[in-house]
Amino acid sequence: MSGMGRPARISRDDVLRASMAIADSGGLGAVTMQAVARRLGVTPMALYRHVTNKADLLDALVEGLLTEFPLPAADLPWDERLRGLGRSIREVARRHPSLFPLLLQRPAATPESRRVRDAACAALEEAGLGAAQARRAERLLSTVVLGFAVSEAAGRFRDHPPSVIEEDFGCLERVIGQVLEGLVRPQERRAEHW
Amino acid sequence: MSGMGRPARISRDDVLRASMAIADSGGLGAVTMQAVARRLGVTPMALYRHVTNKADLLDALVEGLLTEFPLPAADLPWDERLRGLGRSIREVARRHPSLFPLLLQRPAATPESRRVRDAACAALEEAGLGAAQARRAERLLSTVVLGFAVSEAAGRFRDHPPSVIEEDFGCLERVIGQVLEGLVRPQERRAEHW
DNA sequence: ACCTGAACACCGTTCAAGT
DNA sequence: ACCTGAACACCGTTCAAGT
Repeated sequence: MSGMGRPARISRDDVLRASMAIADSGGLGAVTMQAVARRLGVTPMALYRHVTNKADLLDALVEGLLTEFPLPAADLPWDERLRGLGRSIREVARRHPSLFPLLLQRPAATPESRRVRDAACAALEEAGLGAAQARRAERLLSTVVLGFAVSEAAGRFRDHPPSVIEEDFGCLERVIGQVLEGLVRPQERRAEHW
Repeated sequence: MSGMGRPARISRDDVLRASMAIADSGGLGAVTMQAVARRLGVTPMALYRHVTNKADLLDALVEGLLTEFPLPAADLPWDERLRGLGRSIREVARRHPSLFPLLLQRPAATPESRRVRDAACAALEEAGLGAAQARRAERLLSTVVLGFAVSEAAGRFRDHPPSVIEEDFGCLERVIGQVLEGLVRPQERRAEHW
């Protein structure tokens, strides 16, 4: 397809992996074109062949967070699938605490985020919600889970022992479970408000 | 108290106000020591007399967000006070969309954040929760409200018309109201899980 | 096609000097 | 006490040049 020229010494994937490692160990501020280049043994200008600029680099990094975990097995009951999704996302936040907060500041309409969103919507529809109801529930649910994971990863709860925060999350899971149950069972009068 | 020397041309408050205006109109990236100085008609080095460095400047700015709204009147019923708090915070997010996301990434233990937190805890205790229960409920509630406000301010919902997002928030308010009601009324069996 | 060298406009921050 | 000028080490990014 393409005339070959000189063989590439680094790939776009190398650039992304090096940037991710720097972000994880040194924080977002340490992700610098020069730092990434140094780690790859190359000059900063070489990066621009594989990445259009720094904003593009960060975009790719943040999007990649959403492909780091597998979607829950489709044969699990819907409530377990939702729980699994929430826990996976929380683990990603712990693994990449400096990048993760950016996830809450991006449009929820990229291909990668759609993949996760559709999995959640499918589970919610299987629970008995209509399509529009499911999409609304997914927006609120993802906001809650991302908000908690960002808070935790960024250290907003740093004054509390981990066991307390763990129990906070358990609490959140139970409350969400109850709310969804109430939505699904028709005999509960509250469902009509949605 | 202090030997007077030369009269000051700018104050710390001038620096903060100028920085806030720049952040609101040009985004976080536009907040630069040189940009702030230019707006004040002074050289960048003059700022360091009133602010220890740029991190300190941003800290002060973010903390200031929490003093921009009045706490709800103490004679209102507890549920209206919580609702008022949530709406005030959401308005702050709209006013300062580029600074607001930083709020979710900071320890919730500064004097300014304590002021808001204590108001929420007081309302929750008045609702009938014990002290520890109230603090946990406040952590979760603030996470949910901040998460929603950040999402909104940062444009995560930009693909949906404002009316849909408005109804999302109304939905959130109702669900929270129902959960708190369930917690408070002893005859509901769910309360024991908390 | 891929990488480098040199260059540019910008950062934050310091230090000694002026008033 | 407050501000400035000059300076330093660092940014992101471009462009022409090498292989």
